[in-house]
Amino acid sequence: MSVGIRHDDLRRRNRAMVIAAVRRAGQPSRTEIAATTGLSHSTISAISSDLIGEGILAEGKPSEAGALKRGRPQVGLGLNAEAATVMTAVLSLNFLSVAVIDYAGQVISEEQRRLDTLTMSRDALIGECVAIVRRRLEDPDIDVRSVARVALAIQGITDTDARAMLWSPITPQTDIAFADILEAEFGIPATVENDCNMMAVALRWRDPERYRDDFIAILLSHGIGMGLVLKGELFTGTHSSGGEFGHMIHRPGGALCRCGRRGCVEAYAGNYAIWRNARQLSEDTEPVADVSDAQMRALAATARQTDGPEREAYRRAGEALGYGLGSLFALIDPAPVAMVGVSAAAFDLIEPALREAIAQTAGGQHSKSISFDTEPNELPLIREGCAMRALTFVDQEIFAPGMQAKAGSGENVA
Amino acid sequence: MSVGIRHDDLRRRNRAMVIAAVRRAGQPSRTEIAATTGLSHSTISAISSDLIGEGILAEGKPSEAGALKRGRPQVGLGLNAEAATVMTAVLSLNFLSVAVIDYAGQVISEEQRRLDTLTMSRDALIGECVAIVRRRLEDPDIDVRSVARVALAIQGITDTDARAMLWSPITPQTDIAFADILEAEFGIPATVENDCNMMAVALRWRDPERYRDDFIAILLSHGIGMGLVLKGELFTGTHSSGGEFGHMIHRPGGALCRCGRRGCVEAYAGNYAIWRNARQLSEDTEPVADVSDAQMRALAATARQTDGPEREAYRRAGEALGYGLGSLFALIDPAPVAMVGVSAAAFDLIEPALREAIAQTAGGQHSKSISFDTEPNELPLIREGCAMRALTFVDQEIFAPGMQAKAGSGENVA
DNA sequence: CTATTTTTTTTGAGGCTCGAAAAAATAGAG
DNA sequence: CTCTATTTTTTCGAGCCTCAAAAAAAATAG
Repeated sequence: MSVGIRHDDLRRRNRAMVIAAVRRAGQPSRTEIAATTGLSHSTISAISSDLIGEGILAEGKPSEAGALKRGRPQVGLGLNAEAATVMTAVLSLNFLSVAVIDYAGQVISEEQRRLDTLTMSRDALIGECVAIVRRRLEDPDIDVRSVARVALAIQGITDTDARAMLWSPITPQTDIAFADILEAEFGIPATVENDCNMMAVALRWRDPERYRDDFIAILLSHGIGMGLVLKGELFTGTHSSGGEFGHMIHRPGGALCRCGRRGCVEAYAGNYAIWRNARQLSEDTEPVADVSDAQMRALAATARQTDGPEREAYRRAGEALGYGLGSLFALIDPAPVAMVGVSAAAFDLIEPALREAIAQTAGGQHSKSISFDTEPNELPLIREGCAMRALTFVDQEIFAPGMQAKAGSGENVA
Repeated sequence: MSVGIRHDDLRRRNRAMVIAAVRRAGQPSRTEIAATTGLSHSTISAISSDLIGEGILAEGKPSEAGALKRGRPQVGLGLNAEAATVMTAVLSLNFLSVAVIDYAGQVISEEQRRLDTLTMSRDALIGECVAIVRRRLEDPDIDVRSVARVALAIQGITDTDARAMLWSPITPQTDIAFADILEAEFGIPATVENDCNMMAVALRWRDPERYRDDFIAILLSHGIGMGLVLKGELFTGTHSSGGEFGHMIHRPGGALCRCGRRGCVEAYAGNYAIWRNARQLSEDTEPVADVSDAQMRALAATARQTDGPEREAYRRAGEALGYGLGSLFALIDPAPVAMVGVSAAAFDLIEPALREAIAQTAGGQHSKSISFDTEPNELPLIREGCAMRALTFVDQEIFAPGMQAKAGSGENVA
């Protein structure tokens, strides 16, 4: 059972709530914070005064508001950009990118790098990650001591504790405890996140109107991934990052999937599957390692022009996605969907078959109300989500500490 | 965002925690409660003294412990059976059953009744439910004013607010707001729950060792239902009771399901589907309305004796369940499973094909670690879960009130 | 320059939890 | 039968926290 609430937890939680309110609203006044948190003005006044004293929040310039109202003008509270920094790293197929971000969310240093993830040794892969982080930390613009958290997003399956990559399509290596490795190397708390989960986090920050409490982010790329937010919380499996939508079974014993099994949704809707079908190859054909984005765009263009095997390939992808979503909707009820990745740009080719399939399923009852949005570029989303995740960690753990850790936070504050 | 914690919430939550600890442990001493809740002895002493004063808890007889230890003997705290009562109602195919249960969980009055749910009018169905509740309330053993909550479990889909039955296989009627109806009629707060969810709740109370934070209860009956507990919480859809495992798609365009669609898991594994396959009827054959438990048992007996169409029917059921579970495990990771209902008694016929199918899916990685338990009789489970749910409501809302409601609770206390 | 309006801070009261100490209740030893 | 050791439970004072109300601050309108 959940543990009792101690008296000191109260302040801790309410501090965290104030920080969260400021991060969400940007430059809210104390009065606005009181309204959104439901706490009294006196409490907000006390807490924000503490936070300003600790260098976590800072009062904004009064001119910004420019409100022409009568009465004492509101003074906006913002996050003190110098309170801390976080680091994000995104590891995807043949690509590694790292950024340092200040407490207010601005990028202050970044680096990107191509590598051959599929053939690299375990040590080389880990080495590259450690090295790129080290180089950023050595950037003269960066105060190493201010870096409070590293978040690494990986295409593939991570564990629930966000400590390790368990399996990934981008490398034959498995079970790499990146979090432990980075912490040991740099002494900075680290987590390992699933890329699609970070997409979902980012969507929520980008468009909280549309992506609020329940929505689905689906990555249509070489593989098929999913990030799921239910009841306002990121949904993960019980042991792993979970949400392996791409490996739900579409047709028992069907097309060969990259994972070695048969009939997965991905084996019909992943880039390699669309490619395979467009080439009219057998469903037993071993999936190719990579299809470039340019090739996929060319494929989509052909499909739009002529009613040939290319169009049929997209139709089958839509069907698999539709039945998969239908089964998913049987479990969680329909929700807004964001289609992300290169094949999202070909969603016009996918949607008709997808909707037709979904109408055949339990989710189809509300078929019309299911809305799709597309975003062809996944990388910025993943990076953004990663940044927000890391910053949120800092908010909660460093600046609203459970017990001690006050010392550490004090040091990090400029 | 979630709202700030007010100062008075603290006591309220900790009261609720103490009540929950007592309900879980049965007769814990104050010291034990302090240990499980993490609160200090002084706090527990203060809260339990309040609760005893309010007639919610009662000190147990010191003899019961019989501890031969030195020192002041622990005095067990138990729930005061007379503090309140709740009512459970279970509406399933052709069957309605109601019970009144005291605050400690003992049944004090009950009634069961056969009806023809499939052909009854809307008014008749509602009327029967209201009438059976009324008769129990008129039982001289029952103090009407003590009844604090009614929980109605229904086979079918309910809404997230637990106010209404949206759809059910047991009746052609839809969207019946039972909660509103019962509240208007009797002035007692009511909720409408999904039967399989209640099974899951009951399993958790019955065997918290095995069914703790993550597990699945699957009803193998005329239809296929599921109750899912994830991270210690009952999992429901975003709009409805959700978890319609039986209507995940096993084979696109496949066998005709009772829901009118094709290829659902249920269309292979529901009683009517097993029956249809055992009879070697076409997959397009309209599902029969009901197959008696006796008929199903006979079918299973035949399947065990001869390798004929009956055995094949169970094999196909296992295959559908296996692929369905595999897809589910792709989303939530594997967890212990309880198979409940008449076909759970035939699980020996189902299991081999089920395991074989699951091994073909993403969930199959941990195929060995997936364990199945069977319970052929669903009704007692549903009733038990319903009772615990209603009692938990009373615990939280009446005896650890948010704001006011103190008056109401005072009245109910004997 | 004063009255009005709105935001923010201050102040005092009331609650809550906690640790330490005291009280209560028993078993075992002599 | 008394005394001591032991364990559980209650009591008490200290320290925080939140809240409502009042006061202060800072601007506009007239």
